[in-house]
Amino acid sequence: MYVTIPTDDAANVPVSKFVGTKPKSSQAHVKAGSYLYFEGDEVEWLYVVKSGVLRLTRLLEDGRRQVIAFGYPGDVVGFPADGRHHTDCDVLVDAELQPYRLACLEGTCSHQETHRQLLQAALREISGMQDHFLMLGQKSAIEKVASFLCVLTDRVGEEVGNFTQVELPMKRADIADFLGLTTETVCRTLTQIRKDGIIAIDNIHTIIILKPSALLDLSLGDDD
Amino acid sequence: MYVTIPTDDAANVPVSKFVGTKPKSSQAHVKAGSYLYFEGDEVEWLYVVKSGVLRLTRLLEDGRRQVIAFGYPGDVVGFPADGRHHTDCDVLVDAELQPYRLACLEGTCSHQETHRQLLQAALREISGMQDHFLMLGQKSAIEKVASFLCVLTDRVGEEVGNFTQVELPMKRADIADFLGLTTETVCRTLTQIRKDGIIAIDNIHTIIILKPSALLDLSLGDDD
DNA sequence: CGTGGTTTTGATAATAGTCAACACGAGTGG
DNA sequence: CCACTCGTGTTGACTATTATCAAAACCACG
Repeated sequence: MYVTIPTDDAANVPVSKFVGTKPKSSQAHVKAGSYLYFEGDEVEWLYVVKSGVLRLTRLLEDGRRQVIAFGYPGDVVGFPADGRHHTDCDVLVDAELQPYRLACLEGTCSHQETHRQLLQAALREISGMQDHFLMLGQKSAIEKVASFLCVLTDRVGEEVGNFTQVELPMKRADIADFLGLTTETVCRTLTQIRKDGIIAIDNIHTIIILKPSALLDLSLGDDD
Repeated sequence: MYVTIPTDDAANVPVSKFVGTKPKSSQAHVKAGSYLYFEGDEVEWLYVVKSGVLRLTRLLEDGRRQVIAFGYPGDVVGFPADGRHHTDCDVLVDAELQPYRLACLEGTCSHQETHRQLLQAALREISGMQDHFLMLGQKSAIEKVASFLCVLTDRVGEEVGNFTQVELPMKRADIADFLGLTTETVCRTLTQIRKDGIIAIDNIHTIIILKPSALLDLSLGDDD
């Protein structure tokens, strides 16, 4: 999952064609805390996330870390370059994965429709990353955090009473490294949005969206 | 072109397989200032850059702009998502392009080897963008500018006397919007690196790398 | 009920942005 | 050939945002 341009209209977010396309058989269950692969590993499989949440990270020698993406249901992870993984990938929330052989992406396996879908997923990945560039390069802290909440709300928000609720299974530090901020800034920004009455923080990992349109405005840099 | 992790060893940068693979026929010449496509256009062609420089940009409603990438020889531009372009693309330096039908990427054209190469280019694109995330999210202004110069030096540096020289055909504002900085910060940072004796600015668009290893150190956040 | 990791808040500092002035250079027309 | 102008680049002064460092609060877990 990347932070794309948030939208008011949850209906127009095209859920990946991969959601619910395959039978239960041959799915992999992975536990929170386990790693799927490391940077430099040879790529044998791509994974379509069916449930759970993954985390893709990349490290700099001096310890700085970028969270490249979170893998939510419908996302595909594991795209290789020159046959190797270029991120680490671990599991934040117990997940079910649908593995596909690398050959399926490359078109040298039997199932042509799978090849087509994996290719389309790769192209969507490029587009999503381009949107995320805009966010990393141009947006302020509050716009980043608001955008992040908007996108998560669209993707995995649950209706609870009159409001939409979002789980944040990752640590604040993960959000920070995803958005190019520090944990402290993420905290302060969440606090600010809470004090403005736009969200409520039910517990550390559960956010309730009180004013969706105000949050959207924040994410776009309107308001001020 | 994205800003990947710079490296001392220019030899290990894999030049795209596309450099020099096709006959002169069917190449397109495009003039500086012209546009190849706009965001939202339906995708018919992908282009392999043979010579010249392209610029891919994405706009926010309020006018903020992200330069997504510069298209240098060996790069492939025009990857679609849902059949449409998600950036604008214009020409900075007169360019020769090798167009390929979208069908070639999708594998529904005759030439299987072309399909394979375009797919590999898309996968390298994803990997390069991941590296660029690290840069946008984690690096300081001086690290960004130094990284940018390092990567350009590796890609298109020319030996002149004892030194390597790099052309910067784009405006300072383009560099700024590519790195997530302001023009002023790009200027000041270049000035600082120049005053440190690491580069010389021959003219606005021509940089001479006086101390490549010092520049590399800067780009990695060593030094300090 | 401690303990360790995480989150939050506060005080302060540093980095990068903003706004404004000036410099430079290419192209134009007197 | 020399002002003049316009777009771009550079520098300076100041401000704002975000990072850093430190302390306290919170929570999960043994």
